[in-house]
Amino acid sequence: MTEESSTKELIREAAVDLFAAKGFKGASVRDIARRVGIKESSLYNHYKGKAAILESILEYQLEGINRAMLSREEMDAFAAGESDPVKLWLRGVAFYSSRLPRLTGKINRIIHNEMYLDEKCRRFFVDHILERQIDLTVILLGDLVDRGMIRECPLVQTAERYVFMLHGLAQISTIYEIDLKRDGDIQNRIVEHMASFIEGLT
Amino acid sequence: MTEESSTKELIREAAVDLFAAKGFKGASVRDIARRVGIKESSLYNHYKGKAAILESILEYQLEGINRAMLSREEMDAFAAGESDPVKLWLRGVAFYSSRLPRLTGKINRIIHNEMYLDEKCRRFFVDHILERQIDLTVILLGDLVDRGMIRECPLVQTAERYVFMLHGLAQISTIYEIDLKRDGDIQNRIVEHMASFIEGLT
DNA sequence: GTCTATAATCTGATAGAC
DNA sequence: GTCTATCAGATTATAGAC
Repeated sequence: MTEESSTKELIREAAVDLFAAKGFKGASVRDIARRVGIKESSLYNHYKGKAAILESILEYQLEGINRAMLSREEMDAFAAGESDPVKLWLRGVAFYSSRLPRLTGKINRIIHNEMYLDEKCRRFFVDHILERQIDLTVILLGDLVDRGMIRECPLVQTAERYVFMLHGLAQISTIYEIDLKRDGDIQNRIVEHMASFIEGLT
Repeated sequence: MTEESSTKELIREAAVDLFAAKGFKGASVRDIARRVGIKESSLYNHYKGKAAILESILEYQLEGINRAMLSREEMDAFAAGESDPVKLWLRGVAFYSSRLPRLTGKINRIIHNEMYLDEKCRRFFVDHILERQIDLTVILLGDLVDRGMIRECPLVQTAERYVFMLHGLAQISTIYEIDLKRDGDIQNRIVEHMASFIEGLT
């Protein structure tokens, strides 16, 4: 249940690496098979074709996100002992992030990469990343308002602005990850941006 | 000077369309040549290869951005007759946008698309889009503060948040452009977000 | 500057033996 | 489920006639 490590699993993992690094078009079935240590023809015993591997990756990602999602009870329990909205927010984000599978970041990069070219990736991005994050943020901000921890504000617009900000930060984070240079303290900057965003709502 | 329409120009224009629609890898030299109405081999009389076409597109984009840029004098003249920071901001954005070449949006999409795969596109995005927009926004916000039109705030952090927000909005704008469905009033939403962002700084 | 012809390579995918 | 062998087509790019 934790980590199968079957050939099918290994293929998917290799494909995640290669799709993220070279793009869906740029990574060939040969590349993927070579990395797994099998021949191309063997790969077709596990997946119908190249497109099917990408679909499998998307399904895997959806499961991972769904499993990491905090339940209503968990969220309430989380909020119980904390009176500082900024600390509460940051702790919540850190906890959620820690529950995401290892490959989540790389797969998000693939989705982001193919979003404009592949309809399934585009759908996934809109439905399971963008809108879901906005919906969740609306709920969380609403809770903070109800608890009197931040002032009233237009929830949807504020949530959109927050999610877009995070999205931009994630993007440059990925870019600095690729080039390594001038990475500086990008992770700290993300946290600072999140903190000052919530701070600005108090 | 205005629009050459030479074969070289036509090739670049066709390439912009195809790279934006199918990606750099997905659009073949054959595709580009066919759209122009010449044979592939003829294309190599104008560009050294496929990569050279993309480079030419980036150079074209850089020129367009540089030409559209408002000078210090233009910015001051713009600010002279307006006392409402929101109106001033929106008018400035609209004016700058109106000076951008026709292909700018499509080329930005290409850059965004290849950003993670191609180093030149990644460099262009960081240097000429992201950092430039942030630098400009810092200046503009600083001006507004100096004029007493908005309150003091951490300029860089605020500018980053603004640029990232716009970036996210541009992204979903592109997505809705592709799928057409549920486009709604995305352009209005962008303007609303810009307005409420500046409004929140007063 | 355009064309025809062609090279050399890579692509995703299949057939069939073991 | 793995392998060898192979296919049919697309890819970028070049050579050389006009």
